[in-house]
Formats: sequence, C-alpha cells, structure tokens
Amino acid sequence: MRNPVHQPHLDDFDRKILAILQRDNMTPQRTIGDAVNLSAPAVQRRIKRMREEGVIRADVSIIEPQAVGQSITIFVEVEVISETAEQIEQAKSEFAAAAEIQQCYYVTGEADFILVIIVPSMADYEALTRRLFFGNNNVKRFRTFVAMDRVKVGLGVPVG
Amino acid sequence: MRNPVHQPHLDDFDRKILAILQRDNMTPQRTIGDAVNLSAPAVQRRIKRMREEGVIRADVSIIEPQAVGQSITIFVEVEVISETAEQIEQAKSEFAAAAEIQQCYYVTGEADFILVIIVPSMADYEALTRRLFFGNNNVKRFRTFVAMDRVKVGLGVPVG
DNA sequence: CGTTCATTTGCAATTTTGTTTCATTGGAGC
DNA sequence: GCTCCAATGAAACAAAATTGCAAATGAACG
Repeated sequence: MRNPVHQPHLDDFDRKILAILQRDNMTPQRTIGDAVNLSAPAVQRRIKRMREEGVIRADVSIIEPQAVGQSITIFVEVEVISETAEQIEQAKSEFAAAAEIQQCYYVTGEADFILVIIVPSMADYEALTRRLFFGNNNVKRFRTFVAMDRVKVGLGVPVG
Repeated sequence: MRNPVHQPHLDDFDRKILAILQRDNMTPQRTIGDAVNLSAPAVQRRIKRMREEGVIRADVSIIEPQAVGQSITIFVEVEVISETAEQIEQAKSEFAAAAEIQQCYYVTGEADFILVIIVPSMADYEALTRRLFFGNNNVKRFRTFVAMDRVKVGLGVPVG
C-alpha cells in the first residue's frame, strides 16, 4: 500500500463501490457489479487498485465493546506543557501504543490531544490516568468525558 | 442481528478469532483456523454465531478520507440548553442523520455531546455549524478542535 | 464409574465467490 | 480513418465458504 494518497482519480463507479464496501465489505463482487452496472472482474480490479493506492486503508470487523467486556467509552482532552516537536512525537507514540486508546488526534484549540479510550471499568480508567497522565510530567492537565450513549459510531466518510 | 448483547460466552478461541478479524476480516478461515488451532468450518461457525449474537457488529472497509476529498477532521463539544429526554433524543437523531458527522457520543462532564466531523474544507464546516448549531436554538455553545494529525484511528477494542 | 445427552468438532462434498485469461470495445491522439 | 491504449465482459479456473454427517468431547446424572 502506497502511503501518501495524492489525488487518485476516483470515478463514479469507484465511489459507488466504496459506498457499498464501507457499509459491508463482505458483499460479493457480483452483487456489487449488479448494483453499479459493472462485471465482477471490473469491480474486483477497481477494489484491488484502490487498496494498492491506499484509498481503502483496511478491511475489518467491528466488534461490540460490551461483548468483550469493554463497556466504558471515555473522551479525554489532554493539554501538554511543552509543545516542542520532540515532545509531541513522544506523546504521539506513547498514546498510539496504548491498547486502551482507540483513537488519538493531535488538535488545535484549547487542547493538544483528544483521545477516545475504551476500558472495562472506571477503576481501569483511573489506573490508566495514573500511568498515562499523572505519570507523564509533560501533561499539564486533562479533562474527562464519559460516554453515556454511543449515538453514532463508525469510520464511514461521505463519498458521494 | 440481535440487538442487546446479553452475556455471550466467549471462549479463548472466540477472542483470538476476534483479534484477527478486527485487524483483517479478509483473512481466510483456513488461515484463522491454523492460527487458533481449529478447523475452517469450526472457525466459520463461531464467526457466524458471533455475528448473530451481535458481538461482531459489522464488516467494513476503512476508507482514507483524504482520498475521497474529505480532508479535515474536526471535534466538536456541544453544550445544550435544555436536557429533557425529548430534547436529547431530538438532538441525537439530528446528529446521527448528518452524513458529515462520523461519530456522535452523548457524554457527561462539561459538554453534552462530542462529535467527530469529516468535511472537505473549513468552508464546509462553517456551513455545517450554521445549519447544525446556530440553526438549533437548543445549542448553548460549542467548541471546535481541528485535527492536525490523525495519530491513531480505528474502532478496535482490546479482546485479550 | 459408566451412561446419556447435548454440543462441538473435523473431514469430505458441494456451492459460492474470487481470480485469471483473453478477445472485444471504445476512445484519444495522430 | 487508423493505431494505440486502457478498460471491459464472458468464460474458464482457482480458492474459499458452507453444508452434511459421523465421531469425539464433556457435563449431568444415576
């Protein structure tokens, strides 16, 4: 997979295929072909190309966290003290390495990082804060938001 | 798919299978079988069961937003004025319906909702704020964070 | 300790799906 | 109008998923 996504030319077929795949990537290519008016091989070639170009990043099963005992979703805004390139890179790799951190973004605004964390219990979250925030002397402060309802969860993007 | 996930008994096999699937759900069942020491049909039955139980929510392709011209990721904390059940439900369905809103959580803390938004440009975001926030008289205030780097993005959960 | 019953498994056969081959089509440029 | 190039569909082929079935496993009970 090529890493930088320059400006891959995606036509209408590609976009329709993507729309289907990001809803259900187990859809048979023949079915996709019927939906977009293309033969199965044509669909397959386009999918293969988009994978190689990095348009399609991954193909995954989405697991219900509750089913595996990870029932609490938490947002954290983290503000750091020093924002040198080195310190930021350090924080990024630390956050990226934590299994409990499902998503991590480096942002502008009143915080530096926003984290999405999944844990089995608040006790686990508390332990995590000790390890990740109190145990890191470049963290100035952090603010916690506990999710009561995961209203809409996904990684779908508008393609049309 | 059964909606409520009661207490599905997941054994070690199931968890190992899930770990593989949420990394790459195109892995052949035979390969999974080799990895977990089970025959392909056994793997397939377990996957089928976990789909029916709702342990596996969906199977999707992950698309690189930039590749489809959606290059800006934005976090928004939304605070509402009235938190009656009715008003909250109203807000939930409104946010859930917006294609630009990739994720929406109802949270405790200094905000009521946290949104993850994907748009092609800041102009689009500005238009969206007018429609969604300024055009909604139950929104007290909202705070915007623009993502400079998507350090870690996914929906994987710890299964081990 | 042995029997029974329900569940899960592996193997083999079948069906479905993915992949490759190859001749054809439809333009773009000359 | 001709050539070249890229993309396509039909058919053949390969690989994977799914099903049927008999055997193995394990727990409950006598």
